Amino acid sequence: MDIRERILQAAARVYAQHGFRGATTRLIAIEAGVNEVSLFRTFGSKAALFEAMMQSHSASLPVPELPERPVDPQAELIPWCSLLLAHMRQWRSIIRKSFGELEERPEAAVVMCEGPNCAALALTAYVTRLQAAGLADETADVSTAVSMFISSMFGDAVGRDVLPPDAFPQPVEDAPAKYVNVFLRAVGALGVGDVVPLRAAQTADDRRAVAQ
Amino acid sequence: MDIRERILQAAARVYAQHGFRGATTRLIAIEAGVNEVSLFRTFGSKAALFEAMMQSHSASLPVPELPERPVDPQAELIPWCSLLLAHMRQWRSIIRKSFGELEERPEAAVVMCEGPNCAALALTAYVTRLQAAGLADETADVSTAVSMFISSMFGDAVGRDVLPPDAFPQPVEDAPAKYVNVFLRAVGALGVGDVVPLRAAQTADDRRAVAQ
DNA sequence: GCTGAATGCAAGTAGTTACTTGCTTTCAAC
DNA sequence: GTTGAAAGCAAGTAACTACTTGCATTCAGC
Repeated sequence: MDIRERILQAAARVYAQHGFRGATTRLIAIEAGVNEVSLFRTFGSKAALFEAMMQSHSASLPVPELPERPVDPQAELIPWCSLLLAHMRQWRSIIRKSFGELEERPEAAVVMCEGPNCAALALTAYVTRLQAAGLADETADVSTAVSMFISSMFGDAVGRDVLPPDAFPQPVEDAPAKYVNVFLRAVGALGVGDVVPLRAAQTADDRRAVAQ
Repeated sequence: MDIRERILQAAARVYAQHGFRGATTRLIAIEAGVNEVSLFRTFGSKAALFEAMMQSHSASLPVPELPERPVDPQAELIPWCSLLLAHMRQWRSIIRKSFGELEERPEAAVVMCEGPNCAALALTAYVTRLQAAGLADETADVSTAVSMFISSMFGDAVGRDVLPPDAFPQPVEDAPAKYVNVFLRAVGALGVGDVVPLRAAQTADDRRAVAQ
């Protein structure tokens, strides 16, 4: 790995831990295992380094896909939700810092929104397909329900490891299933009185993300 | 207002704008209109000042109340939701900063959670009363629905002014009604196919909070 | 009018920060 | 073996940080 990439990755790690002001060029250089001077020779300034870091990280957004022809909403959404949560949890530290510094460095907003926004579009389209197939209520406020669902995923991913446990009554492993079930009820895709089995869909990624 | 209170309020304003590291004692002193030395004479150190600030702000949590005997869930929840949003928006800047710095200064977590946690308890109890009165589905996952609702309020209050507008498809004035309606559907308090009129409940506080 | 506590002011300390300069080392390409 | 670009290293700069010291000013209570 070349020096530029090493510095970029080190910067991301240090930034996630300390934020912009706390991520000193000295710390980043040590973390990257390079000389501090090399950092300035490569990027010119700390601000330029962070701009490059944000751009390089916006490339990676592998949001999971939802089936074109929905059959079993629960079975299809729960794993999707698990993956989404795991994906968001990967970036939770960076997201928290960037969010707090959005007023000073607004360029982080686009990077931060890409993932959730993408997920929201996919989910909205999916529910529209559910409606077309007669599997969801046509009168439901899909846009609002999706927005609330994404907010909840965001909140869980970003808050669970730093907030007191009573802020998230659902245990991690049950959370995706519970979130999905509530969402499906909200869009009328789960009849009132339906048996709502708890399908825990915890992936290996999930466990790893939580454990770290 | 005595000097102690003036410094505390100035510290809160500067902290909301710049975060802990960015809130220099010099800036706080200027904002408070006092000498920097007086700051150290009053609080001893910057850390002690911020501890005092957090404690003094935890006192103010006037979460609105919900009726003991529910009659019209929509009519009762929408204004409650408006107030909750307005209350959270008041602290959005401070919340954003504290959230990003939770790993370094976890004592902010309790202060930050008190409001939402309190609201969650009130809402849960209210829905339980709805269920008892036959106004909500007994099989609904109330705890998860409430948790998702509070997350959504949190996300709206803290994100709307710094995220791109497409992150929040509902205009501010319609948001409380839409959120409440989706929530009520999720707990089976709004029959499928019910006419769901949009009751905008924008208070004066609300408008002021958004405008600022 | 005097005292004493609260506050302001000017100056200074020691540490940290981003960033620079000048020089040496490494090492692959020719 | 020589060259040249990339990297390391030691040292330094100027600005800023939290925090201190010593002294002058204000002003309410006696």
